[in-house]
Amino acid sequence: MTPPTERPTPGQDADGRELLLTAAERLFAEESYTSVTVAKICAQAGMATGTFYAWFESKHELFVELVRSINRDVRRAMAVAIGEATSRNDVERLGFRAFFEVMSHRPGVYRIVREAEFVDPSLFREYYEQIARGYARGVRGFQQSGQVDPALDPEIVAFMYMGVGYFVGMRWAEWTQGRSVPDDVQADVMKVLTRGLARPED
Amino acid sequence: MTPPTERPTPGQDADGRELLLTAAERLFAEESYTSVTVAKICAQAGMATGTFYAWFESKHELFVELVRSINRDVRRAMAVAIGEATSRNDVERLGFRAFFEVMSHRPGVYRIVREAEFVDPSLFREYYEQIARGYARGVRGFQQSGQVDPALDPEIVAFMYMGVGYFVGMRWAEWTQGRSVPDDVQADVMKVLTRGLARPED
Amino acid sequence: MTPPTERPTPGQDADGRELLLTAAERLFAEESYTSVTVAKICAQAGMATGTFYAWFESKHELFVELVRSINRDVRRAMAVAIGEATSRNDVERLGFRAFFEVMSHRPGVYRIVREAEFVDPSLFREYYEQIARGYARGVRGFQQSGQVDPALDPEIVAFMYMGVGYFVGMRWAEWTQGRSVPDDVQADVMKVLTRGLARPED
Amino acid sequence: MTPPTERPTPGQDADGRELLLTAAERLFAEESYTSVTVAKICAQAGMATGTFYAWFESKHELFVELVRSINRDVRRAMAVAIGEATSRNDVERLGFRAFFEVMSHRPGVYRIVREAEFVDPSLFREYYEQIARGYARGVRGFQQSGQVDPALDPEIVAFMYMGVGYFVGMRWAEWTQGRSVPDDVQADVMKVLTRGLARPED
DNA sequence: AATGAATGAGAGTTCATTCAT
DNA sequence: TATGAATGAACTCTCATTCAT
Repeated sequence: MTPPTERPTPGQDADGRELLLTAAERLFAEESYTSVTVAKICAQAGMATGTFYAWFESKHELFVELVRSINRDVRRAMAVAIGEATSRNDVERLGFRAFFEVMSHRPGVYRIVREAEFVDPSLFREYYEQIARGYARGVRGFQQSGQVDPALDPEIVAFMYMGVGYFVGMRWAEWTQGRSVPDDVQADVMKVLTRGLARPED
Repeated sequence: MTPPTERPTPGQDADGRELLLTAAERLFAEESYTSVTVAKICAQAGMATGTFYAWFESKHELFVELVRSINRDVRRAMAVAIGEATSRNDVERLGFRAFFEVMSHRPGVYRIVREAEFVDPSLFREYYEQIARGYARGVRGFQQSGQVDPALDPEIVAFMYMGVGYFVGMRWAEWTQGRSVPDDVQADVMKVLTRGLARPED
Repeated sequence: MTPPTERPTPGQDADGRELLLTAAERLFAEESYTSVTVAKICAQAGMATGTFYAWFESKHELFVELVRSINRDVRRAMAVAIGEATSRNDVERLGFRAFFEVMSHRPGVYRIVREAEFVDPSLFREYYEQIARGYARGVRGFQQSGQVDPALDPEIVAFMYMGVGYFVGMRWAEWTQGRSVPDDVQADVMKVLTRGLARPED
Repeated sequence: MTPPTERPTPGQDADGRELLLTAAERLFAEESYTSVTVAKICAQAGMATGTFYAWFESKHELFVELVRSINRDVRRAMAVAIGEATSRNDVERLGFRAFFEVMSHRPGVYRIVREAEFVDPSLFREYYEQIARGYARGVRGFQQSGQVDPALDPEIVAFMYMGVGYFVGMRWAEWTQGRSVPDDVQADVMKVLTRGLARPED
C-alpha cells in the first residue's frame, strides 16, 4: 500500500546526515564556505536550524565529511572505470574520462575540494596525498612494464597528472557551465601525455 | 595649482596603499581571507584600524588589487626571463623557471591567487583568462614555426601548461616548505612537455 | 475497579519521578542549574530525553520539587535527632550534629539549596522562612524556660543560628572535600553559642 | 567654559569598563547571571552590543572583575571604619556596621558575590579565603591580648563571623528591601558574639 | 590622513520543549 | 509511558565599517 518512495530505508533515506550532506553539496558548489550558513543548509534540506546539530557537531565537521565522501566517490568511479585495464593508454583514457565525467555530472563538486585548502589545509593535504600515492603507484607499474620512461620521477609525474586533471578538467567543466568535457579535449590531453611520458626509443 | 596637501610626493602618496598591500600579502599568505581581519592588517602595517578606509574602500577592494598586482608581477617576471627567446625549448625552460622562482621566493603568494576563486570568482577568471590568452598566443606561434603539433587546440594546450604550473609548481613549493623547485623537477616537467607537444614527425 | 494500568503499585508510580530526582540531585550537586541540561538528567537516569516531560512539566518544576524534598529531609533529620530533648544544650548539640551530618553525607546537597536563590528567589525565601520560623519558635521556648536571654529578638537569633549553620557547616563540609565536620568544630561552635545566648546572670 | 561634568577624566569617566561595570552591577543585583544578557548590560550602559567586547573579553570576565571590585570595596570600607581601633568591642562594632552599611547602600551587591559560587567556584573561594584570612588574623590578635578565649580555633571563629555577616547582614538587608540593618539588630548580634567569644573567666 | 571607540547585523551554537511514532 | 528527532528562540561573540575628534 505504501509506495516504496514513502518507506525510507531505515538509517539511510531518513538519515539527516545524508539530507544535510546533499543540501550542503549543492550550496557549497555555488557559494563560499563562509557565505553558506548553517541556516541556509537547513533551509535547503527542509529542516529547522537547530536540527543541524543533531547530526553534525559543527559546520566544519560536515564540510570534512563532505570532502572525504567526494574523495571516495572520485576514486571509486575511476577504479571502476579502469577495471582490469593494464595498458597505459587504456588506463589513462578510462581514468580521465571517469574523472571528467564525475566533474561534469556533479558540477561544482570539485570547487568544494579546492576550497578545502582554505577551510582546512590538513584536510586538503590528506586528499591530495591519497590521490598522489595512487597515481605514483600506477606510474611505477608503467615504468616496470616499459610504458613510461623510467628516467622520470614517478612522484613528479603523479603531480603532472593531477595538474592536468585539476586544471583542465575543472576549468573546462566549470568555465563552460557544466557541459561535459568534449571528447576532443580528452583526445588532445591524451595525445600529449602519451607522447610526453613514453620511453625515448619508442 | 594643486595645493601641496593634495599632491603628495610620488612614492609617499602610495605609502599607505603599499604598506597595507605588503602587510596584507604577508597575512593572506598564511591565513584565509575570512580570518585575516582588517584590524590585523592594520596592526601588521602599523596603523590604526580606521585608517584603512583612507586608502581602500573595503577589504575586498584591497584583495582585488593585491591579486592583480601578483598577476602583473608574475607575468612581468616571466616576460623578462623569456626575453627575446623564440625557440620553444628556451621559452618553456626560462618561463617555467621564472614562474617557479617567484613561487618559491614569495611562498604563499600563489595561495592568494587560488583563494581568489572563493573570494571573487570573476577576479579569478580574469586572472586565468589573461594568463591563458598569453599562453595560447605563444602556442599558436610555436605551431606556425613548426615547433608544436598543429593538430592540437592551442587553448587546451594553454590549459595544460597552466595545470602543470598551477599544480606542480604550487604543490611542490608549498608541500616542501618553500624550498626552491629543484632543477631536476623542472627538467622532468620540461622533458614531458617537450616530447608531448612536439610535431609527430619530429 | 481502577484498571491496573492506571493504579501503579506505589513505589513504582513514583519510579520515574524518583529516578529523575535522584539523577538530578547528583548532577546539580556538581554543576550549575544552567549547565545541567534536561538531556543530561535523562541520560543519568537512563531514559530518553522526551520521557522527562511524562514526569515533570519542566526543568524548573523538578528543581522546585528537589529543593522542597531536601528541605523536608533536613528538617526531619534534625527533628528525629533532637527527639524529646528540651535542654538548650542538648537541642543545639543534637540539632547541629544532625544538620552537619546530612551535609557531610550528601555533599553538594546544600549547594542546590543555595543555588535556588538564583533559580527561583521565592522558593529560596520559602525555604528559609520555614527554617527560621522553626528556629525562632525554639528560641522563644528557651527564653520562657530561662535558657536564653529574653532581651534578644528571637528572629535575629534564629538568623544567627542559620548563619552559623549555613556558613560553618557548608563551608567546612565543602572546602574540606566532604569530610565530616569534626567534633571539635562542633564543640567550638556550641561553646560560643551557648555562652553568647545565655542569660546575663548565668 | 566647559563645565566640569563634561570634561571626563581621561580613562576614567569615559571609560567603557567603568560604565559597563556599573550597568552590570545594577542588573546582576536583580537578575541571575544567565538572564542578564550582554545585550541588556549594553542597553543599560547606553551602548551598542558589540561595544561590550571592546572593553571585556567576555561576559565572564566582566563578572570576575565585578566580584573582585566588590571584594576590594567591602574590605576597604571595613578597614577604614575600623581604623586604629584595637579593642575587640570597637573592632566588631565598627566592622560590622561598615559591612552592613555597604550591603544596605548597594542593595544586591552581595547577591552577586553569592552567585559567584555558581558562575565560577574558584572565584568564590578566592573571595572567601581572602576574607577568612583577615578575620582569623584579627582573632589571633584578640586571643593574644586576652580578648578572645584562646581555646577557640581562630579559623572556626572566622567562619562564624562570616556566617553571621553572610546570613544576618545579607538576609536582613534583602528581605527587608534594602532598608538599613537597624541598630538594635547590630546590638543583639554584638551582644551574642561578645559574650560567646569571651574568655571563660571574664 | 589618522585615530580608535562605537556600531549593529549576522554568524554559529545550545537547549527546553514538542510531537509523531 | 517511552522514544529521540525536530523545533526555533535566544544567546554569545565577531568584524567590516563609520564617525567624531
